[in-house]
Amino acid sequence: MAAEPTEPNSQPDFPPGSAINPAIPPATVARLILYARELGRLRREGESHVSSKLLGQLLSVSDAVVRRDVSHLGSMGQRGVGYEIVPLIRQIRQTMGTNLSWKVALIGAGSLGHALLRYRGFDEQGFQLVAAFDTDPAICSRSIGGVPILPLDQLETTIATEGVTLAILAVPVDAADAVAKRLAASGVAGILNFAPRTLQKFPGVCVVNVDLASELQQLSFAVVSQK
Amino acid sequence: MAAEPTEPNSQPDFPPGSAINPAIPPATVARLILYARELGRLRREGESHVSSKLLGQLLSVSDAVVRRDVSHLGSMGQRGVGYEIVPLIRQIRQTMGTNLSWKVALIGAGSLGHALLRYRGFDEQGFQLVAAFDTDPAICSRSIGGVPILPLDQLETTIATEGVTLAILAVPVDAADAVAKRLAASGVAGILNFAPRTLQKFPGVCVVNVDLASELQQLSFAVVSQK
DNA sequence: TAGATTGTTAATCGATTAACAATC
DNA sequence: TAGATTGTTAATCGATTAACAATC
Repeated sequence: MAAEPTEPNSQPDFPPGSAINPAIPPATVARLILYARELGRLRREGESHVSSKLLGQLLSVSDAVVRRDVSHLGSMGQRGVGYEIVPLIRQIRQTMGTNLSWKVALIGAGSLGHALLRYRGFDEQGFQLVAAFDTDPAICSRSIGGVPILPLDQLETTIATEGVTLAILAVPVDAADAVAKRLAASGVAGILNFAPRTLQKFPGVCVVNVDLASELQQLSFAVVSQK
Repeated sequence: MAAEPTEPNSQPDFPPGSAINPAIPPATVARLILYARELGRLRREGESHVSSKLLGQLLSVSDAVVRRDVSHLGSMGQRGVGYEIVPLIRQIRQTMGTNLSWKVALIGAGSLGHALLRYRGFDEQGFQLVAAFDTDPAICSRSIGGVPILPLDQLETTIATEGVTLAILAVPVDAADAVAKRLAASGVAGILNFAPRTLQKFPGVCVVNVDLASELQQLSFAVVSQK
């Protein structure tokens, strides 16, 4: 089994990942992540407080939705004043688990894998890409974005020794299920799946799917249905 | 204004994009796209029919959800038999607008842009990448995945002459809003936005957002909340 | 006919909206 | 105090589930 993610900035007041309300609705989770993104921008612009009204405008949701969403984190605001940005970001990150430092492996260093290795956005959120894997010997033992590319043979041993807890799956669709099985057996707790296939389910392994072609289809539907 | 997408396989029985039920719920739309993906696989495996039960199992949803979703397309099944795969795929594609041939431009040919230019999944769904744009002269006038990379100056003229209707936005976050504005002014009907920012709204322009860092945060939340 | 499976209804569940008392 | 804004309640809206008559 792989190691637990470590906690760099100690937050003793709440057990990690458990919010006040034990079950946060999925729609709220998705929005909280976006609130944190916008709050980071406001903070960089020098703001210290924000109202539910303004935060809602930034994401095209109502102020009532923002308040309802944030209330899942406890009582974070001050009547008449709004929310203090820094504590709110911290509380969202703690609830999402992004206050932890996650070690991530990428499997499949094709063109999408290359792009993900160079993507700076993961690191900024506490996700540390520690290794990439590929079956093609021609690209192995190189390094991209500071991440070594290793032969797929070394998947299990590297996951164990590095303490990898999350995996990004960017292999061809026909290899996806077999690699997912090996990841599950290696004790990885979550898989971000870019292969356009519903993966087999493994107990204790969370999966989030990103299907680029599906997203473009969502867009074409939005266009044809708006008339 | 850019041209309308053309219709290669004429489907005279329904006006394009308009289903029997005028308003299909967003959750249903997302699933219909995934049904089509799995149906394509079943067809390639030689199947001619599928039941709501089997199709549901392939996507981890109940048979009742499948029937309810599909019923938005009209009466597609046969009691005691199930759904005929080929007509069901065709009807889903028509409803999603993917029976049309969409011309797509990519803006931002960095590492993510490169990967998207090489990605074969768009073409398979009727999305035709006709041009890419970048501000960096070093990579312009090259071609990647058969798609020419042009200087950003030529954005408006190329959209007009090629009849581009959709855009994939893969520029750095600080350039996103300015480029989106130019796309909207050029008559593009939809933007698939990879920049981690909520874009300004433009009338008549649909936006679908894909934020890779957010997806990874969704995953870490799923892991910490499953206990 | 008997078995299978759809299409749809009614009941349940969950999320959003509107409103407002509480309070900074 | 007066104005602003939260946190929460009740009402509305929408989606899912369970069940089953219709029918192939």
